[in-house]
Amino acid sequence: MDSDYQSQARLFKAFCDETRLRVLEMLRGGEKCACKLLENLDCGQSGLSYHMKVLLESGIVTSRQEGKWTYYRICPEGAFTAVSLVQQLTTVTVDSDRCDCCEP
Amino acid sequence: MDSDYQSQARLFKAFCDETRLRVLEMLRGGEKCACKLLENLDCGQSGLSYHMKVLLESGIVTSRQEGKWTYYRICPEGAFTAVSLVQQLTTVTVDSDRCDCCEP
DNA sequence: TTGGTGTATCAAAAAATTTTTATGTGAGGT
DNA sequence: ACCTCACATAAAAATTTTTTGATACACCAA
Repeated sequence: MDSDYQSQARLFKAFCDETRLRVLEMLRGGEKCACKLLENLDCGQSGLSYHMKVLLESGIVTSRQEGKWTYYRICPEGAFTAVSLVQQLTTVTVDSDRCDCCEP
Repeated sequence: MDSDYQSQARLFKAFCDETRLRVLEMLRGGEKCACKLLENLDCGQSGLSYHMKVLLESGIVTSRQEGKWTYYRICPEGAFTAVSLVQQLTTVTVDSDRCDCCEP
């Protein structure tokens, strides 16, 4: 249905990096502020900022500002989109026979 | 449950590249041999070989040899693993309250 | 206003991925 | 055996991603 490979790829980039997987694991335990995430990660402040941007762009995570702090949490809609998309991308639409394109 | 971020990341690399997404789309229509895939892609023979290796390593795709041809198809078990994993990675385990780690 | 804190952004460097080119290998056919 | 075909692998080049360091910006407090 969706033919925009670029944006599909962007979604899954969320899950393709160790730091981001760690962030997601922390967010599963509820909303966290950037400083809290940073405490438990092995990267610099600007590094975290970069990864959070990737996560936001994937739609898996949302953020809110409160004063000078930024809070992040998993976005259920984004998560649902991701699950549906993996499902869609890996569902075979035929009774998967052998390919006979080369054999006579 | 799984704490091996590297291997989780490897799984999702399958979905992070435009060429590989195109391959998956073709495989949804059933098993295909390498030459057939190549026909419909914008990459060289060794390029396809590289991408198929990534897909195989992710567990989403399997292959079989027949004579000098190689056939690829989507692996239902790998697909199921992927869906489950996205689900797991994005499921919040608490009644997602606001984080209060910075506010007094 | 000034200064400090939390985060974002930019640019450069480093690292990883992808593409390209060349070569190697194994299966068939002659 | 030899040759060819389909594909894999290796090395080099090109590109993208990630990290790092510097700076900028917004907010708050004094």
